[in-house]
Amino acid sequence: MAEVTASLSIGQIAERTGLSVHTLRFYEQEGLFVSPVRRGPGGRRSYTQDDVDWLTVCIILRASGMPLPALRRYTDLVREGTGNEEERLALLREHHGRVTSQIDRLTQSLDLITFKVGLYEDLLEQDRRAAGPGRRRPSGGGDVPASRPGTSA
Amino acid sequence: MAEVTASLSIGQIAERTGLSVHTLRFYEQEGLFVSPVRRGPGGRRSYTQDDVDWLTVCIILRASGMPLPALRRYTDLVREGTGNEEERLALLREHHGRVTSQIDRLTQSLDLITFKVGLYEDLLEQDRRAAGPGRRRPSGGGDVPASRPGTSA
DNA sequence: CTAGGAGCTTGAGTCGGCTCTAGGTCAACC
DNA sequence: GGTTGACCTAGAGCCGACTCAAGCTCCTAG
Repeated sequence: MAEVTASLSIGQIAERTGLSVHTLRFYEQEGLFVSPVRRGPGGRRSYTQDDVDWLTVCIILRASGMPLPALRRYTDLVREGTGNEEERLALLREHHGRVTSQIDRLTQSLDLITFKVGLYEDLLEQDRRAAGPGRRRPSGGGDVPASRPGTSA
Repeated sequence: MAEVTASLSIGQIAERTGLSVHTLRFYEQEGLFVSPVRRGPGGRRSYTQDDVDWLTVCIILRASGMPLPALRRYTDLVREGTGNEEERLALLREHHGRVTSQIDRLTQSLDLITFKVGLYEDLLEQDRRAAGPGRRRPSGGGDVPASRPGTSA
C-alpha cells in the first residue's frame, strides 16, 4: 500500500506495457489517451496506473486487428463520458465480428496447412522406411511441379 | 471434357482468384509462380488451371499471414522439385505454429471484447429498465474516465 | 479506318503503423 | 565543470504489400 497514485515516466510505461517510447508518443499524438497526458518538471510526460490499464486495453484491441482510427474513435467516446454507450457497444460489436471472422479464416487456412504438413510427414516417413532397399520415390507432397494437373492438394 | 489445358488470360485469372491483375503481375515479379508464366501472341501472359490451383494455395497462405519472402521461399522449393521435402515441411510447420499462436492471441483478445460487450449490454439494459422512474445512472462500462483507479475492466 | 478494350512495361505512389534522426533541455553524478 | 542518460520536439524514413499512372501495342467490331 505504498504507491497510491505514483507518477510514471515514459520509460517506465514503455517497460510495463512493452510499447516503445516512440510508440507511446505516437499514440498520444494519435489521440489514444483518454485524459491528456500530464507533464512534470521540464515538460516530461507523467503517467499513472490508469494510463497503463487503458494502454493494456488498447494493446489487446490492436493485437486483435482494430485499426487506429477505430481505436481513436473508441477513445473519444470514453473521453466524452457517459451517454454514448450505444455507440461504444456498436463499435465493440463490430470489432467482435471482425475478430471472429478472422479466427474463422485462420482456422480454415490452418486446415490446409495441417493437411499439407501431414502429406509431407507421410512422404518423408515412407522415404525413410524405403531407405534400406535402394528405392527412390519420385513423387512429392501435392506441390510438385509437373504432377498431373488438377491433383494439387 | 472440353478443356484439357485451356490457356487463360490475366483477366480471367484475376476473375477466378479474386486477385487484381496488378497483384498477379506483382506476384510474378516476386517469384511466386512455380513455373514461369508463359506468353501468348503479343507477349500476353497465358496461364493454366495449375496456376489457379497454385494461386489458391498462395492466397490461403497469405491470408493466414505468411509473409511474401516465406511464400517465395516455399515456391522456390517446389520449383526445384523433389529432394527438399524436409525444408518444405519445416517451413510449413513454422507457419503452422505462427497461425495457431495467432489464433490463440485472437481468441484471448476476443474474451476481453466479449466481456466488454456484455458489460455495455447490461448497462444499457439497466438504463432501459430504469427509464420509467426518472433515474439517471452515472456509471459506465469499465472504460469511464474518472472512475476509481484500478477498476477498469 | 478508327475507337475500345485488354494487355504490356517501368516506375512511382499509397497506406498503415510504426521507427528513427537531429538537435536540444535538464538533473545527477564523478 | 564535464559527461552521461532520460527525456523533449518536429519531421523524415521505413517496411510490407499492394495499387496506380503513363505511354505503348495489339486485336476486334462497327
